[in-house]
Amino acid sequence: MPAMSEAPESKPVGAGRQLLFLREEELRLAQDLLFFGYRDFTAGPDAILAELGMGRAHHRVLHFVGRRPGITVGDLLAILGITKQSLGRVLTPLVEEGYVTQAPGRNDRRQRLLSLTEKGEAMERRLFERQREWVMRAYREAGPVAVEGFRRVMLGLMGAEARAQLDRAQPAASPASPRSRSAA
Amino acid sequence: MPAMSEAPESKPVGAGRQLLFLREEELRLAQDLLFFGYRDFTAGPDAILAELGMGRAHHRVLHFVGRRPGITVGDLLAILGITKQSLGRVLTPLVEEGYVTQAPGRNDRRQRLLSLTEKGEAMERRLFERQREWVMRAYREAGPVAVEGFRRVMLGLMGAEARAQLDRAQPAASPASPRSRSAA
DNA sequence: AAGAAACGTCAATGACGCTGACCCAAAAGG
DNA sequence: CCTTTTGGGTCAGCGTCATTGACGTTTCTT
Repeated sequence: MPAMSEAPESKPVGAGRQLLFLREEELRLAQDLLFFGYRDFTAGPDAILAELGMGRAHHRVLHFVGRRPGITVGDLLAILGITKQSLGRVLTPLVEEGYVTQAPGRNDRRQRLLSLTEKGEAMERRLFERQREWVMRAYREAGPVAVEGFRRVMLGLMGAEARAQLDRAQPAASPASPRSRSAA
Repeated sequence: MPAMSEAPESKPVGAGRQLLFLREEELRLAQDLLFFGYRDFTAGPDAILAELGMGRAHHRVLHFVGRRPGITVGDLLAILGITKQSLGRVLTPLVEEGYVTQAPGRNDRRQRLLSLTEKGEAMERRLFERQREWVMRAYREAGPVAVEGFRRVMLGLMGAEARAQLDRAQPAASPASPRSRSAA
């Protein structure tokens, strides 16, 4: 384990060992950062949601439906990576309370295409604004280069499958360039 | 920042509005990245833990106790940000099954100083190794500069309180340089 | 007409978090 | 010395989020 305390002052530890130690500490730091960072990242919306008797799962539905209006239930399930039953427990109330609408697909009438109502959009926006401030602060403090690095690492942290889902979740932004490899 | 082509349909959007849109998209992307990234980041350990009838909460305890051997229950509670009861439900079994030991504090005998047993260290290490590979891959793909940026943004995503907790959670590494600007 | 697909739903289970209410033992302080 | 505070534990009950398994319905496909 972390033998630490070893060589704060240039001891002849093997370079390999030292590197290994650094790597380990670096990676443990990454664990900490992700734990605390993700927790605090979600804290804002969570507070709002709690007041409304909703949870993080509701937010995710609002978020992804907002991002892809007209998404099918199946696609949403694939993106969220949860089961039909789990989604149902959260989606049904959202529909009943008028946050989300269901419309039969024009090609396939078995489908229930999901979209946000005005009320749903307002809710999503409120949650988004809270998180927006938080992320903006972090982005500003870190600077553009750091932000690009952050994106690259987070993308690497995602599985290949999630990366594909992300693309699907991207609203068809700029036609030609799905990637903005700028900034690097 | 990602200049992302022009306006898809050359509308006379004001520059300010365009910038606003870009920011919004950027921030929504951050939401996606954090959601997918964190999920997949935890997926590896989760799978191992599930086999052993444990969950993410157990991992966190093993992680932070491993990082600060001899930590008090109170400090652990502060770091995790959960209640005594919630911790108890996870800590008690870990002690009973021999992953964690409790020792009375030498100064204050009311305290139960927590440490990992050998079994606990082995378990933690196993979980760590799984996550290590995953993060290493992301770090390698992204490169050192990106890693440093990632750290800066994640740190910014943490609340001030969490940042203090992080410092407390840091084993007294290299005294002078809390940052290793070299990275990867 | 048969089968598969898209969606919904009932029922039970488990992990993880919370509040409230107590309890004990040890430390602190008048 | 005696009371209060603090560190820790525990019982009971609640809510969210996710799971599996088993059906049922409508609609598309072959």
